[in-house]
Amino acid sequence: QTKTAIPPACCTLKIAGKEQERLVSMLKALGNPIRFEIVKFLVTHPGCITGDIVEYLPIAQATVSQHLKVLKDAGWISGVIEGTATCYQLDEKTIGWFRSVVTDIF
Amino acid sequence: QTKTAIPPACCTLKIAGKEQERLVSMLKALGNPIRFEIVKFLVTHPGCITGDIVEYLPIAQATVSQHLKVLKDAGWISGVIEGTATCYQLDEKTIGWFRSVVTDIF
DNA sequence: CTTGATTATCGTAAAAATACGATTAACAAA
DNA sequence: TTTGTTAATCGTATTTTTACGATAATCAAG
Repeated sequence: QTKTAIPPACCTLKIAGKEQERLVSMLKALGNPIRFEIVKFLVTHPGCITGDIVEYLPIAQATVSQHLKVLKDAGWISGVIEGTATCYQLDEKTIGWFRSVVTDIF
Repeated sequence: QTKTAIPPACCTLKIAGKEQERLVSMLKALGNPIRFEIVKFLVTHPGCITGDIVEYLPIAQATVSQHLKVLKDAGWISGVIEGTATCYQLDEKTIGWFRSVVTDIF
């Protein structure tokens, strides 16, 4: 008998190995409500310091610091030490990579 | 003194409320190595049954079933019961939504 | 009806993530 | 040097996630 035609998939997800690992870790990092808010905040407040983010969010300083570390490790943001403070900003290069990969495989 | 010019952000992340919640939940669901593999598998094996995925992955049937539930709840996939089996496939509509949102805000 | 096949769910253990207060470290200012 | 500011890290409690075996539910086949 003839099989029903299989429709082409709506995305390729053509990715593997280290690139896939990196993408999954970025997805995981951003897949948290608090961290998503932090990244959003950095869009409108580039170069702000940790204290600004702590002030903005309803969670303790230690917790914010932990989330910042997760985002930094995943490559979403980078921090520049300025005296006793740390200024955070979006990591444009990594975000550009994310955008290009996602538009490629989806 | 004059401030250094602030460069425009590399993305807008213009999203909020329920849409943001939905996106974050999709990111979280896909931000897991096993679940990413399942979605990749469904690209090349549309309509396959749970058992095929269990066979493909190095984890127990109960665990696969749990991951399938997470992906289904997040909207990545949908399942059609066929006799005693369940056929899974990518949810094209939701994935299309994901693609359009991501390309909009990044 | 009985048997076999398939998959979801239950119960639970182990691991990871999330959160907080307290402390430490690093630097600036007095 | 002492004091104050800022943020990372430590230790730890709680919650969530991940994983598994066992069981239950559903359906097809005999």
